[in-house]
Amino acid sequence: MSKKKIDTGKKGGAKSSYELKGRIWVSGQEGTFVGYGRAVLLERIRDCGSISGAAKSMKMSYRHAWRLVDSMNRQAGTPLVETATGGARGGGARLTKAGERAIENFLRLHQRLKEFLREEAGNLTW
Amino acid sequence: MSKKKIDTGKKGGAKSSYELKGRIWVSGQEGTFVGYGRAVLLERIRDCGSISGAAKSMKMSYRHAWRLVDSMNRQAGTPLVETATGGARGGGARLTKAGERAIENFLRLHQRLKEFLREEAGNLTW
DNA sequence: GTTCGTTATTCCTTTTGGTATATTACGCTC
DNA sequence: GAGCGTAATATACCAAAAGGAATAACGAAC
Repeated sequence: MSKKKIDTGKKGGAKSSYELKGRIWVSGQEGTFVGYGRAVLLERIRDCGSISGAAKSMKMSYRHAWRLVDSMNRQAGTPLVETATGGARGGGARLTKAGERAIENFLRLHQRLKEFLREEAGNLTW
Repeated sequence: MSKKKIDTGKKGGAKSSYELKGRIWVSGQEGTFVGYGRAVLLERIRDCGSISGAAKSMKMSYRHAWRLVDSMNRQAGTPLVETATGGARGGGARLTKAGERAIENFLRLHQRLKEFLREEAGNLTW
């Protein structure tokens, strides 16, 4: 065990091969309500106009994307995504006001986390 | 979909059924180096004097605990846990100075994260 | 040299989270 | 009403992570 000597400059305090990582999410009645992946998915839905397009653009299966949307809609008091089936282009999905707000709110939070991690990483003597 | 109306007091800004959660970890060459679970495991090893005792106290399989220790030792420049096989009480494990420091450093970080989450949750209008 | 508790390691099974695929429903356009 | 692209949903499959159990190695105490 521990045969390898890998790292250098561990006590300089400046450079280290370690990295401080983290994630945050808003949890609701059934676990995660909004997290980074879900926020990005909402953005893609807004831009693509459909769940399937959004999923494809993220290399995510439609099934998975649909479940995430369903989970968010069920947990939000008011749906974040409105869908239409059938119709001109087969249907589609678009964000509600609440959906727009969710993106905005979460991404701001996510930004703050990034700042937090950057600051704390700077203090690390590791 | 979204048949249920669950929440009340969503715009009061004070009370909400949502909760802001998060986790952080220090990542190394092979993914996670130290996270909360690993830090607690180190504490238990320090207190129990063995990996098996620590695992049992956390209702974790020995196999899993051993792998975590192995992963930490391999990624740290200097091992965090020293083990002995055979001997008076069958062997055991104890923390190195680096192991003690790892606990201390990470738990301080973890504490800061908790403060961060508390503050940010307070700002949530969600 | 036997006993004992722990480390170290292997094999098998279960769980879990995802993809892939297929089917049905839908509603506008033509 | 036929065709289309999408939503909605079920089933099957796959792979990584974890658990459980079993085994060997070890070394002090007796």
